[in-house]
Amino acid sequence: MERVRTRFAPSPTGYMHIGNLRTALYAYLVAKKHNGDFLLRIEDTDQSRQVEGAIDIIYETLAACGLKHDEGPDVGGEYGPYVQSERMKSGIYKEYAWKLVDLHKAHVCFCKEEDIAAQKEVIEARGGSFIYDDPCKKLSDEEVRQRVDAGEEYVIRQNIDPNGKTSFDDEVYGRITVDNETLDEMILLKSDGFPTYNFANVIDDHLMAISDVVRGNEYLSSAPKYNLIYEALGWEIPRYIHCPPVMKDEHHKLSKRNGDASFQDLVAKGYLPEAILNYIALLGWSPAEDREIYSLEELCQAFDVKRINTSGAIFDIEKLKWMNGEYLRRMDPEKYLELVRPYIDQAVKKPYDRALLAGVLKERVSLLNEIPEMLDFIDELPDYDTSLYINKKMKTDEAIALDSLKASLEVLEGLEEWNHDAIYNALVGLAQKMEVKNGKVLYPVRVALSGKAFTPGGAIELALIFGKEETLNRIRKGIEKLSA
RNA sequence: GGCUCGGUGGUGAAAUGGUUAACACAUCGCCCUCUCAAGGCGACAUUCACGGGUUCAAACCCCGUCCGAGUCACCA
Repeated sequence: MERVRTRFAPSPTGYMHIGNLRTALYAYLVAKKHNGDFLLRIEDTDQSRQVEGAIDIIYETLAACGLKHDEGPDVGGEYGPYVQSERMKSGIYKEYAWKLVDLHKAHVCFCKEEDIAAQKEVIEARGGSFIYDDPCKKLSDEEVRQRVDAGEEYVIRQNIDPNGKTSFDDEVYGRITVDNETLDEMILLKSDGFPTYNFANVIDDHLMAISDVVRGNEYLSSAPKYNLIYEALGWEIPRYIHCPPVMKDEHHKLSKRNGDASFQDLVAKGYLPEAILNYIALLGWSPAEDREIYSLEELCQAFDVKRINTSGAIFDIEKLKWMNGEYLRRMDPEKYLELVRPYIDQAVKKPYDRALLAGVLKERVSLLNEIPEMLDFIDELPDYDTSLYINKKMKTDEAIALDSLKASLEVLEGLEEWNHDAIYNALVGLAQKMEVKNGKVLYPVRVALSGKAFTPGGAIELALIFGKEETLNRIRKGIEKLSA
């Protein structure tokens, strides 16, 4: 079997959206599964759509995801250049387009764009389907040569014999067959000399020895037209892997245009690149085994083109959030601390122990962005209502809480050592002595320490973080409030 | 409108002729618990868009219908 080579070929027109990233992932997985090459090619043949900085976003996204490309504009390779506008300088597209003209598989066309559009409008208004029958096809070689030499603007358009059918096998959709008469003759070379996507794609995929073309299924219906070019040039047709769309909802694809979340938006919200990648791998593909958490490396092993789905998958942010939480919970403590430190620092300015704070956060955070709000009571005790002390399940009310707080204060004040065990023994011991459930003592203390109904960490963890002085202060404050 | 592709629970999906249609997210209960989470347990599709047919047997095969998406650019 020949070497497996896949490519990710984005246009630098803005942010990287999730559907695009998933296509890149699948292309990467197909290559790596077979120890092949994954390359990056920039398709910038539409000069009017270039967006400043878009290429950097592509590099950054691939790097953040660990989708390392073996060849590309920034890393080089034997099949360069890897940017189509640069490839054009050597004249390859024009050369092949003219070669097709010589082979009578394409022709030169001088028609005005507006004229064709007008014709199309008329026919479609009547409800007919429009296939442009180009009068330029009948032009003699001499006339063509003359007009071209005279500097007249032209375009090179594919010739398609309307008789017969064209079919091909897609790895995920199976055999696709279309009647040639429904195929319109697409433009290969634009009047500005740039190739169209349709043409450049075929030329470059062949020249770069791409074995497997991985792309969205919006190309499924034009694939036969591409195949006609491969055949005309006597080139081998690559394997096709068309992927189903990633949807925003039942009716709409996910798109940057609609302001849907891009990869960088998700990262900014506190999602981990590994979790995002893992999640999108599962949109449109399912592993053979009953498992969902996969590292990129594991995905390379488990991935199988045959298990790619044919129908669109709706992007469910809730499930991504769950998965993100899974990644966070499974992370080793040191790594977690490192990751979470900036978020803690954002909310906590006082020098409380970051490792303790991180410890209390772990198991509770599913989105990094939630951290600052979870910690908003650490630096300053918020003003709170004493009704917080009322909790039916804990069997506490303001009066009980007051007693608990007073007793807790006393026992805590007498503590020589301030560590987890000491605090635990003091408070739980108190509950035992009073012959009540732990919650009756601990719940009020937690409220006094935080001023909040819900907190990461319990009373003991919080007391440990605050240290003796602040803990006692906050309990006194609670007693004061309850006594008022 | 033509062509191409698709249609299993709210979501991702498994199961491609054979017991009660996996699993996961979400939701709802219960348990655990100093809160919230996390964790544990359980509930949740009499049914696989619909209608026919083939078969002893169909979510899986065939036909038709409906619905949806893609495409029909000098955009990719």
